[in-house]
Amino acid sequence: MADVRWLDDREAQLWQAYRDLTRELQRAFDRQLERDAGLSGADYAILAPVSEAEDGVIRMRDLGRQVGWDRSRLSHQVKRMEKRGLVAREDCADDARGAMVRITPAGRDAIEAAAPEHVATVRRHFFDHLSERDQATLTRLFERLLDGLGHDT
Amino acid sequence: MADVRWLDDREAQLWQAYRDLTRELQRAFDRQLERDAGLSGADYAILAPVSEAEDGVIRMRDLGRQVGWDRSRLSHQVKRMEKRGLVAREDCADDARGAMVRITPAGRDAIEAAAPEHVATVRRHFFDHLSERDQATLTRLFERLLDGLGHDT
DNA sequence: GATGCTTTGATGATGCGTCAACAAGCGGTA
DNA sequence: TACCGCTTGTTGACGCATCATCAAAGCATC
Repeated sequence: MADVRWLDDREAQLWQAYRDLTRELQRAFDRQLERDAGLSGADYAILAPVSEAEDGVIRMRDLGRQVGWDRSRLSHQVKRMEKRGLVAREDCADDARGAMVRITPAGRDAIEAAAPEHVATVRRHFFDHLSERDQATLTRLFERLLDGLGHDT
Repeated sequence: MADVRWLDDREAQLWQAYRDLTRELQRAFDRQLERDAGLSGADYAILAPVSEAEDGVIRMRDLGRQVGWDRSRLSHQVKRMEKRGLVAREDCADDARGAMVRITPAGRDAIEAAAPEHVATVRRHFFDHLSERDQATLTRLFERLLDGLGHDT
């Protein structure tokens, strides 16, 4: 433990930039969604896949896998969204344990109001500053890092 | 609005990788800190700069700027940490509006317990997968994106 | 030194995220 | 059939993050 290899100046600079960037991007997207459609980032993260699912219905389990959330977080979020009328919960025909989430007309209105400006914001803050080559590089590096996170220690 | 330029497949792939990566890295760091020192990511974000400040004391305002948080978030966080004995709040001599945050011995113990394994985790999940050239590229791109976020729209 | 604007910080309300605990149904097997 | 382990989903508690609001002090100008 005494022989810790601390971050040197260049490493610290990258690490700082990474944290600042993720924090500020998150902040920018959350504000935009809230402003343009009264949605939180979490609302959008759920509404997007549900709206694209077959018939606007998807099983909780599959939704959770798609967005990478655990069951608890998803359950809480869907409960809050149901209370606001963005989605409805239904029983699952195939599996009595299951639960389905269906997007409501109000939910569809909300995501359709939010999506164009959201994509525009993603472009303005992210893609517009990156050449095709930059984008390819980032994809390669991000996926390499993600791959490393999988086989954990 | 009808002429939205949606993300194409390659862009969507990068965007997905970015969101997955930030989410999973966050999760990995939070778990490690909690496990090794009973600290949240927010605790660590505050303790690190406070412990490095002159005499282990820093003004709330300056701390807030250093970590990029707003006043409210910082105030709530410091309050919780004070209750747990990690930091102490003191009056500011120069400016009667101000408040100082001082790290306690318990706070110093906690960060010293957490830091080595935290840095090791950052290396294992991030730097170890990136060549010097990769790191330089990421620094350049991240800072370019951050720069774009500054001059906002 | 009174007035008005800005800075600094605290607070309550509300939504988000995680953990531990729980309940109910599935599937395989004795 | 009865049992067992696994999967699926919910809940309550608690800490985190943001917003709106407030109060107090600094500071410039008159």
